[in-house]
Amino acid sequence: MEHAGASFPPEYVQHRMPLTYDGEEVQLSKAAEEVATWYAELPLDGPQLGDPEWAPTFNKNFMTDFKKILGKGHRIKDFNKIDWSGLRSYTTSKKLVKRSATDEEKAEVKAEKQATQAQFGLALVDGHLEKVGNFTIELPGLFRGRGKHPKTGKVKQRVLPEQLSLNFGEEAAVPICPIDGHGWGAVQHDPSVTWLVTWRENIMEANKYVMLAAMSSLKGKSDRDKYGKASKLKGYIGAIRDNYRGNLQSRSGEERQMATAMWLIDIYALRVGGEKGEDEADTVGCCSLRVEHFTFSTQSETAVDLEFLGKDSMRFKQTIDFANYGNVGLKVLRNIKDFCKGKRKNEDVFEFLNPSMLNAHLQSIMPGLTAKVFRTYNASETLQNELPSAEDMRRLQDPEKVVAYNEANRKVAILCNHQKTVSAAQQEGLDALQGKVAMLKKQKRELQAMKKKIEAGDTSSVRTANDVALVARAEAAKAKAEKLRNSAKTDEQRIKATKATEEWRELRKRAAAEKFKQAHLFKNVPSDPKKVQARIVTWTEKIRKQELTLQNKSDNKEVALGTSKINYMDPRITVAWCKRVELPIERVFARTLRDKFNWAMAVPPDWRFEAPDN
DNA sequence: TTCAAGACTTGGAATAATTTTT
DNA sequence: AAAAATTATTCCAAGTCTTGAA
Repeated sequence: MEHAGASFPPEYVQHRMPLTYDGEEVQLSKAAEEVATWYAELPLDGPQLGDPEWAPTFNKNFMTDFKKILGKGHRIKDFNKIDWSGLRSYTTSKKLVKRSATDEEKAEVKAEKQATQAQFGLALVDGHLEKVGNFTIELPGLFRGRGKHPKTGKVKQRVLPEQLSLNFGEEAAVPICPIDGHGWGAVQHDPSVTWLVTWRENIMEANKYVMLAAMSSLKGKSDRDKYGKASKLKGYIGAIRDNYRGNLQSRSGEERQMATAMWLIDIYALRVGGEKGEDEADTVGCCSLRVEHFTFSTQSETAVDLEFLGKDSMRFKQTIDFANYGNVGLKVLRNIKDFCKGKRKNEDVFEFLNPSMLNAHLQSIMPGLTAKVFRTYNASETLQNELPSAEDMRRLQDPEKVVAYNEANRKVAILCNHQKTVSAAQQEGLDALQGKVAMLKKQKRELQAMKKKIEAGDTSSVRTANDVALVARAEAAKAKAEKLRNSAKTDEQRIKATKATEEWRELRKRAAAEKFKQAHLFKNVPSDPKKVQARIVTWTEKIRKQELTLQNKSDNKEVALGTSKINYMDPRITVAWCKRVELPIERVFARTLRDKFNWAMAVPPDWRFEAPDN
């Protein structure tokens, strides 16, 4: 294996803006300024500072590390005496400047990026040129662990070439370190690992790696093996289910716990749930579930709430009605109740289990089988079962086929609990749409009243459309903003121009809202009620359409389809289906996915996700 | 034989690019 | 033509599982 080593992020450039402390401006050293600037760049309503419960931890961790960088005896001691507003306005204005970059400037950045890609983005592996994935060493910054991470806010240090280990083939030439005056930490020749470069990050003391890209043949091969294993599980699943169903009433407590855990992993697609340390966020999976995560309902004998924070602190929250799973379900329920009985709420439900035991058990049934294979298998199986037949897709348009595909994809995403949080902008858009629907309905009622009035010959109280004064004002503001933008030379002028642009856009938005308010009105009162009737029909159709999109958006706002597409669903199921229903693959797999799954593109239309014959 | 370190996959958020709508 | 919406890509944290050291 031959490669160019790693690319490093640019060195920090000092801006010399002071930090206000206890009412006075303080000049910071270059290193301290860099750290302070990271803090100032954080959005106040973001997941770090916007969380009133955990922001104090962030600030405390930040301050501890910040003080270390300031040095002993520095006058800045108390976080609460720091006034960030000055530095913050500097960072926001810097963002504005960046946003106002000209096309030439953008092109320049792009060209630079491409040059780096050309230098570091390729590796020669066994005589083949392969793409490298993350060839740039991670940027320093403030650690942003997810959820209630005890180390959130700590300073993640800049990685120097001396901290890197590089891995090459025996015969490969070792590249020269790209940073003057520095050299590589270590060079090794280990063909048993796939990484090109590694280093240790200072927060969790975890190893980080530069590896080949997803589209490389090496990653492709291991991806193919993963789905091969999942399809092999399909051949064993009947026996495995018989096995754990049988063991639900075993005399051995360990066996009963194993069987119960297996049911949760198989039916609810839980992760196996390894042990976590004190210095990590408190999240769980199957083996680490605690009594407090189950709530036994007082309403129903068989319904139980299961709620916990899983990977990435994503909430799993479902009411499981075990009666829906027949006799097996009731046995599982009895076991769970039994395992929880007499324990404190923070005790483990499955105290006899851990992931290695569970995986060892699985390996004894099928070689190579581990808990995560169940997620891959169930995801792929679900996709295959949920995708509609070619017959049902006949004479549908491509967009409708895509909707059908996404529908199946969504079932998988829900099974795997793949979620996304609704951004403020997204929620705003949703609220706006809701407002729009309400407005359309109000307008329809007014049109109906208008029709009656015209039919009765009483048009005196019928409203007509009039010009919106705001429209002209918005136009004028736009002209002014464009003039500013074109004449802007200094950063200050650029910021002013960007602000002026934002102002006129706001004005135009208001103007559009005003116009929309009277979109249903006529310029002159029509004498023929049929004209009004026609508009009522139009409005009815508009309302129906908007309500449908609102419903769709609202239903899907928290479901992330991408994760299952990238990691869980055998791509050959998708490729074969696309061939059967005559949908171009690029409608469901974007460029990078087609590259990543290039090994799957040639399957025949009748390919099925099945257990191998032998 | 145990268990922590190491290696690799999976994951959502942030950001960039593209498409659709106005 | 520009803004909004949508989709794709990048980033790096956080899981799982295997391996290797004691």
